[in-house]
This record gives sequence, C-alpha cells and structure tokens, in this order.
Amino acid sequence: METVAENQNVRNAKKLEKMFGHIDFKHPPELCPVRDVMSVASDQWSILIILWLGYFPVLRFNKLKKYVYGISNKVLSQRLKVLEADGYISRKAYPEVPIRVEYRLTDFGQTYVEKLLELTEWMQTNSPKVLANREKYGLI
Amino acid sequence: METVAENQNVRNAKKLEKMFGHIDFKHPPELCPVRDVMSVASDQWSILIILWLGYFPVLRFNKLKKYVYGISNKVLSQRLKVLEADGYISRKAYPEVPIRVEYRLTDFGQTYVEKLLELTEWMQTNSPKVLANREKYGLI
DNA sequence: TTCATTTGGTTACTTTTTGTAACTTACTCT
DNA sequence: AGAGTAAGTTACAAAAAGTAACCAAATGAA
Repeated sequence: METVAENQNVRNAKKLEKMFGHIDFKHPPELCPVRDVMSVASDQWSILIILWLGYFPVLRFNKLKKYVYGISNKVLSQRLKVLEADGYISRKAYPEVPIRVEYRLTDFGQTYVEKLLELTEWMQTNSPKVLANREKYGLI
Repeated sequence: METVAENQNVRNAKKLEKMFGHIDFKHPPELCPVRDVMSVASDQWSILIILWLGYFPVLRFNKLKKYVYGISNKVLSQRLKVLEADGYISRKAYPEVPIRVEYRLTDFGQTYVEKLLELTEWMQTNSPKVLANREKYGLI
C-alpha cells in the first residue's frame, strides 16, 4: 500500500501515521478482526441494546423489546445471540413457566458501554449540526 | 418511562442516571435525532470511508473504492452522498475529462474522525477477546 | 477515422437482510 | 375447557445490498 507520505506533506504525514498507522482497518474483512468485530458491535440495534443494558443492569426479553423501540422479536433475538457469542452480554434462563430470561452486560460489555456512551454523547452534542446541514443540503 | 431507581439500588441508580439520564437514545427514531444521526454515522461503510479520509486528507472516488475494501460503486456513491449531506465530507468536482472528483473531511468530519479513531482503537485492543469468545461459544 | 482508455458514477437484476405478524411451548389461573 | 404469559420461532413480504454491465465525453493510439 502507498503511504500517506507519498500524497501529503511530510510533517502532516508523520502525525497521521502516528494516529492511524497502527490501526488495522486497512484490510479486507476476512483478514481484519477490527472490521469484523466492529460490524457487530457498531450495528445500530446492538448499540441500543448495549446502552439499555448499561442503563438497566438486568433486562428481560420483553423489556428490552419495549425500550429498544422499533426492534422486532426476530432481530432482537438474533442480536442478543451474537452479542452473547461475542462476549458483551450474558443470558440466564430460569426454567419457570412461563420461562424467565435475564440479560445483562458482562464485565467486558461494561467496558464497551463506556466507549459507546462517549460516542452517544458526541452524537447528542452534534446532532443539531447534522440535522441543520441535512436541511440545508436538501435545498441545494 | 420507568426510572432505573425503581429497579436497582439507589446508589447505583444515581450513578447511572448521571451517565445516561441526559442522553437521548430512549425515543423512537422519528423523535430521536441521536438514533437518526448515529445510524448514518456508525454504519460500517461510513466508518471506513471516514477513517480513510482521516488518513488521506484527499481521496478520489476510485481510490476510496480501492481502500474501503469490498465496497461496491453503488454503496460507495450512496454513502458519500449522505455523508456529504450530513456534513462530514465535502465533494469537489473538476470539470476535466474524464471528470476528477475530490473527497475530503470537513472540519466537522475531522472532529468525528477523532471519536471514531478512539472507537477503532478500542476494537483493535479488544478484538482478540471477542474472537476468542466467539470461538468458545461456537463449541457450546 | 476508428477504436480503446479514463473517471465517476448509474442502472437493471439477483441475493441477502429486515420487517411483519402469526404461531409455538408448557404451565397456571379462571 | 379456555385464556393468558414469556421468550422466542417461522413463513412470507419488503427493503437493502451486491454484481456486473453500461454511460458520457474527451484523449491518445492505430
């Protein structure tokens, strides 16, 4: 791959290499764990599920469905499975009738929700700019 | 909506309210700018496009396509449009033949790429854990 | 002159992913 | 006997994404 130094001035290139050089989003997905892992963790439904489980330490399926407004049973169930497989959340089923299932963040999930919260705060702060821009763009 | 204090012990609830209370991911999408804006900005292709434009300050369509490995013309073109509409990137076309088009981050996009870089570093650090977990889960 | 090449897309068509809504299981309560 | 309940699953429809061919308009080569 061509380096940034070939396209930009050298001073800037050094800074960019320091910021980006060690991060591995630069490979095809099958060779790139970052892309692979991120595509699950930054999915829009995954984000909401994890945020809600950060807010309410324990949630059952139907509560999650209520809070993650708009999600379908099917997708919620799918996402919960992959989030569990990836280690963000845990699932505990109690063999009562009707069955009771509790979802919560793992310790690992807790570290992720902190990152997500930062991202979400950024979105909260900046969404007015984005909406204003979108509006303006629509008129052009 | 029910508050966290009704479900959890009060000490923890205060902390959670402080962290989450002011953030607005709790509404249906049509009422929730955060969900709306985030669904564009945290899309897997959007993330890669923005990261690459953080790394190479100027990129043309076909370079982007090469670097954002696996993206199709169609989706690249769509994403560039919405990212431009939302104010993250700018598009400048030079009426040469064949046409030359330059994409770069806006100042606003620059502030976002910094957030994304943090997220990406987290993914880089933690992807081994996720992959290991996934492996283990597969056996169960 | 005719033909291939170039960039930044678009278009038509196929495949995959999502959304919708009805259904299931197994036990309890009326 | 029939209704209700929690946590899903299933079949079918709709939307999104992937694929690959195509386009314009000029340049350079044959």
